Amino acid sequence: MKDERTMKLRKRISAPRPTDGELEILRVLWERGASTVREVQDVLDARHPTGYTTVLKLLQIMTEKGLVARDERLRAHVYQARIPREDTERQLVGDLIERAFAGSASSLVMRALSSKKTSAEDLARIRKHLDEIEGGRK
Amino acid sequence: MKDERTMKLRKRISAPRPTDGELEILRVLWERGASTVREVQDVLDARHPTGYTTVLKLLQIMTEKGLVARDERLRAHVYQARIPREDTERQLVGDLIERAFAGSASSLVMRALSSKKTSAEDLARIRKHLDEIEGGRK
DNA sequence: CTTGCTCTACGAAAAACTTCGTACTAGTTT
DNA sequence: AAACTAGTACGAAGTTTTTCGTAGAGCAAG
Repeated sequence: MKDERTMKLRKRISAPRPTDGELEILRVLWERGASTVREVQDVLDARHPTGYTTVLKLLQIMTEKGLVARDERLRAHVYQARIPREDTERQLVGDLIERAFAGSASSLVMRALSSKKTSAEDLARIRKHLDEIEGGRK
Repeated sequence: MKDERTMKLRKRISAPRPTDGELEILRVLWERGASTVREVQDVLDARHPTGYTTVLKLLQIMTEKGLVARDERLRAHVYQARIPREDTERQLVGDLIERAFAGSASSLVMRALSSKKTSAEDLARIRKHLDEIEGGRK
């Protein structure tokens, strides 16, 4: 019974998390930088069979949603992520913290550390990060 | 063009992550313990309007999927999560690490810490956790 | 016994995602 | 120019997820 305009607006304000397919494409764009459909498809297809028009369609939808920008000057349009990788990562992590960890970032962190064995270097890196956070706090 | 049996099997082997709706229900069951549809619905409805049959249907589907166990001895069936909270948390975090952080748990951890301001106590708790991990490693 | 309350079962609609086929366009090659 | 190649656009089908309406069963008063 909700006003349609309200819904669309809400979606634009707080972007819904990207879908699995969208995220896969975003990752390629973040790594490669601006790319054509063909280039994205090559990468994706190597990981698991993915048709050309499938990637094209998804990129078209993502353009509508504002997830990517399209440069149409060349015959083969060039796509580019419009949202920085860091922002999306924060969004996804924050979303999971809310949905599964009742808002507790530290719970998620501890679970993450117990879910994968982390190298000594990575642990050290995390410690350093903790120092920086606490340092800036005091 | 994939074999249907193969697909269903794959799904049963490596459980797909619970959907948003399923996770909401699981959280109630983890908190409250075994509950009736009505009890779950009361909790969910308080958070955001949720119809009774909506919850019922979801619980029925979750029973089929093996996410919950149903005790039919009483007239109002009693549902119970079949998967420990920790396992699901690990699954969700692990999945996100793969999908968004290219398998790097430490990347996710750092992003989590930068996405929400974490209290000093929580930071200390994380440090302690790191000590334990490294302690057990050496 | 009939009315009313609280359940379960089930179908089905609506939305979101994913995938693909077909049609069309514009250069390139022969 | 005709055939070939490599694109885009778009519709549509299949799947999954969410939501809800309706029917019917069991039981407890009145």
